[in-house]
Amino acid sequence: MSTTQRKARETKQRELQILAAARQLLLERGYLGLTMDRVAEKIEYSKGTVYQHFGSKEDLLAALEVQTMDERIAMFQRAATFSGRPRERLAAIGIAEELFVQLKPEHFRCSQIINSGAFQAKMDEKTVSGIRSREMRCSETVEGILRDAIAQGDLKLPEGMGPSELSLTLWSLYIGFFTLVEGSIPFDQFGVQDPIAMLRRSSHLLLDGYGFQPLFGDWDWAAASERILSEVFPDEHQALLSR
Amino acid sequence: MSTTQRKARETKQRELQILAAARQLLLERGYLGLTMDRVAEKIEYSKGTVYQHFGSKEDLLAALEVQTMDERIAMFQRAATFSGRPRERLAAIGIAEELFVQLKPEHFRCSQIINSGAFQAKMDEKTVSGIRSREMRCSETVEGILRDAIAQGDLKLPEGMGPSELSLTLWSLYIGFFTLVEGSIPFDQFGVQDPIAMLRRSSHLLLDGYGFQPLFGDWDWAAASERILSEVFPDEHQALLSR
Amino acid sequence: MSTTQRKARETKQRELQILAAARQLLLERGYLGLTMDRVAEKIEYSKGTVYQHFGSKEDLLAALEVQTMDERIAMFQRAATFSGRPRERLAAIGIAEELFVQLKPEHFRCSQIINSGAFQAKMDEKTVSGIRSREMRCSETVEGILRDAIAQGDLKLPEGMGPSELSLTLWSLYIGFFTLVEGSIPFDQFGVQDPIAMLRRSSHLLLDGYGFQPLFGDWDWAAASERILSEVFPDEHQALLSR
Amino acid sequence: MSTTQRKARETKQRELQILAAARQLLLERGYLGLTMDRVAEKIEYSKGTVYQHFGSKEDLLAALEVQTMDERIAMFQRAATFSGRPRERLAAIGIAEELFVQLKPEHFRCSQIINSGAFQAKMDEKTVSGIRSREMRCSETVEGILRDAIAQGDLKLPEGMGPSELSLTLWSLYIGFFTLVEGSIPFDQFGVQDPIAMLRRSSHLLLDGYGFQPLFGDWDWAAASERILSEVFPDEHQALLSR
DNA sequence: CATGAATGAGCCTTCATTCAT
DNA sequence: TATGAATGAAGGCTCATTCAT
Repeated sequence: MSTTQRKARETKQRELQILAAARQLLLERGYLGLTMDRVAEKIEYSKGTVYQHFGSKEDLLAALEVQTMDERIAMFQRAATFSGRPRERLAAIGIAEELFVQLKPEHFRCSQIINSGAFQAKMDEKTVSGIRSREMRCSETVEGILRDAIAQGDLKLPEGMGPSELSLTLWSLYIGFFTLVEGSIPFDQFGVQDPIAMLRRSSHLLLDGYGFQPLFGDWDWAAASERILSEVFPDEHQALLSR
Repeated sequence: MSTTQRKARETKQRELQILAAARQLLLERGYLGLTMDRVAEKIEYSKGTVYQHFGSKEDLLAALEVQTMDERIAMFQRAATFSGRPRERLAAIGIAEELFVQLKPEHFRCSQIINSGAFQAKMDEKTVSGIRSREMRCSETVEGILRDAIAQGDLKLPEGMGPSELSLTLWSLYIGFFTLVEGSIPFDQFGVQDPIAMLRRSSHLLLDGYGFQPLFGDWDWAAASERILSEVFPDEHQALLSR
Repeated sequence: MSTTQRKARETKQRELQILAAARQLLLERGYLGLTMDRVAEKIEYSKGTVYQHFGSKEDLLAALEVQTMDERIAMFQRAATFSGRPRERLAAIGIAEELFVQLKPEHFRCSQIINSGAFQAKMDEKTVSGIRSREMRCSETVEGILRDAIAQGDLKLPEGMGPSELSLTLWSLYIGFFTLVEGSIPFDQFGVQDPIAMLRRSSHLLLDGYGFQPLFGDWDWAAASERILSEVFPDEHQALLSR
Repeated sequence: MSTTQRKARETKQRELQILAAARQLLLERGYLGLTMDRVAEKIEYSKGTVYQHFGSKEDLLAALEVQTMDERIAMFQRAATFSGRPRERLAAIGIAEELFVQLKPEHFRCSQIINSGAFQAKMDEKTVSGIRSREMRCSETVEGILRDAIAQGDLKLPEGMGPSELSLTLWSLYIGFFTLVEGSIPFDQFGVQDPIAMLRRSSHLLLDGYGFQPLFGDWDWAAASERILSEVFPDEHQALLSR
């Protein structure tokens, strides 16, 4: 019945509202500043209503993280479809993450807070594993590309080193980088005008270190990036430019 | 007067006790589990006494971070004294950080919690700048080495890129790496048996990417590491081995 | 009209369902565990529907008590019809109460909770008097028997003492007894294997104390009890045996 | 030190205040009307202070029950010291309970609420066993007297019946009686002007039924009661008269 | 009639901070 | 200087009840 459908839509809508309000509060006022009362106030509904959607503050936080991971996964999967040499597809993933963090810094920041372990977050096992499995899907997307690269002879990993290791290394670099960027580190005072360019160069040089073909100097990476942006993330690119 | 001295010593001693108790609580029970009552109970003094040393919970947290940075600075400065080629001295810094995080994981973890921005930590400006300046000293130690490398011709940075950028890149990699390690990421399930070895290789390959001499393949880095450990961090090395 | 009748029947049916659900919740989870949400969930109807039958939680509790009293009254009235000497008919009432509490312990327990005064139950006057009048009918049934006994010369009460007093005394004994039994008192640890036998003996000896004829030792009370069970409560007896 | 002593005294004093306030609220407004806020308001201290004495609402309720049982035990033990024949000492226990309930009806009522099982009271095991053991001490006091009676030949219980059974029977009668009295049963409307006299007569006739010597008719029980009141409970008796 | 989303008062509990002793 | 009782604001959460659909 259409009534039922409309109700379901409204419910979903309300949930999104709540998540948005919670995310903003988490961002602006921290974990302690995110209270159920304030969420209710922000969405202009009562506290009881919030609790009808999320049974506890923990639930709400977990839902926030799930939402973030789902958006990231969507970006990664689109990136992986880029048609080009594996290292280009990997670059596309990097660009996906760049865009994600730049367009939705709230997601990255909230994620960090939630994962900071600062509150002994007692999410139930099921919720945690839901999040873990999403993280896995991200890793696997990267590893799939690395395996393609190895299969095609573009990448030859050192003895005893698997694709996961390179994936984790890149993950480390990106996480660390955005932690600093979104933290209070004043990159410009360090003489870095364009942090994203720095990140791209760093990861390229790192991949060069691993001998991942084609090397940074052997390819027109500027053109590749342009293609990735225009072919895979046209809207996101646009959104970023028009800010 | 000797009485005065003794008092000062006792005061210092008490403060260290408080910091240790707070750090343990922060680590084991999270930000919310760190309460002034529990700190007082742990040190077997009253809450009032705690407040005589740290005027607020924020003060206490800030002091924790300052302590961490001071210990890191000490490690870094010792590392920088290593006599060898610049890239070796840089490797020494890397080893310093490894040792620091491995021997005192509490420091790293607490630091992350405090910096997670989860609590809109309202430290006063003075405290914040004290912490910032300590971070600067760490960066500067690294940058000094990089400048030496450039001066000696071991490193030639790309056009328009300063030493800070490489420093920040390395910092990103290390932060990201330890965030994952100290987080719940199961490295072994990713096929990585020795995460520290992975970190060393990654940073070496990154430096190779920048053409920092001597390259990873051109030098006996295993021997260099051994020398660093035995000459600069004999005690820490010993402590690590005997665990 | 038959439609009207069916509707009335359905309404009655629904009400019984609600009462049963409420009783179970009250029993298993206490007053605080009895919530309108849970009742609705249990009967698989919505909360609104529950409210259509019982205007408030108080109403529901009152209805529970009324139901209990009505069932007790029915049992008592059947007991009173037993043909025999007054003391036998009184014994029949005792047996009625035994059966009632044993077969429907929920009723007794819920009744106790409702009457415990634990919630300042603000039932309206009308409801309360409805319950009071039902209690009266129980007393009167007993008193009627006592008056018969006096009239027939089987009982001679002390100067200044009316039948009500003996009725209240018996009531006290039974209530107290079942309160202990249904409470956590471990009768077996007190060396009492068959509490019901203890209750029967106690009340008989009490009646003996009042000189109520025929005395405990002068009559075959075992046989009398058998007759009562088989003539007045054959079904209940059967139900009890087959457990 | 005297300071320490004074503090301890004040603490004790505060606890008694809290218990008194809680008891009054429980009595006047029921379980749901007893809130930590109201307790705090009543004693004119803050809620935090209440929590410094009783860690939870459950704790507070448990303490209330312990207090009640301790007062009852004290009364029972004094009663048991009465020098006279066992049945007189048993009568003294009965009088102790009468006085207790009459002088401190709050205790009886609160006890009933707490024990009503209306709230799935989740007291921890230790607390519960503390209360259980206190109940035991009351029973044992009665059973001791019964054993003395048997030893002296004043009481001869039927085959297979132990003193506990008689003790439980009396306990039932008293509990049931006071439940009715303290409930809303209008004894006067039942023609009972002096309920306590009714209780005494009932228990005497019950004991007569058991053949407990000296029988109700063979002894000057009015005089015995007088002696008990004046010798064992002079103050309580006085207090009762002057109301 | 049935539904169930929305409400919001109110409860229990925690904890940083103060201050009289 | 040490103590710890007292404070009270604030937070997470529940639930009886209402009412638009």
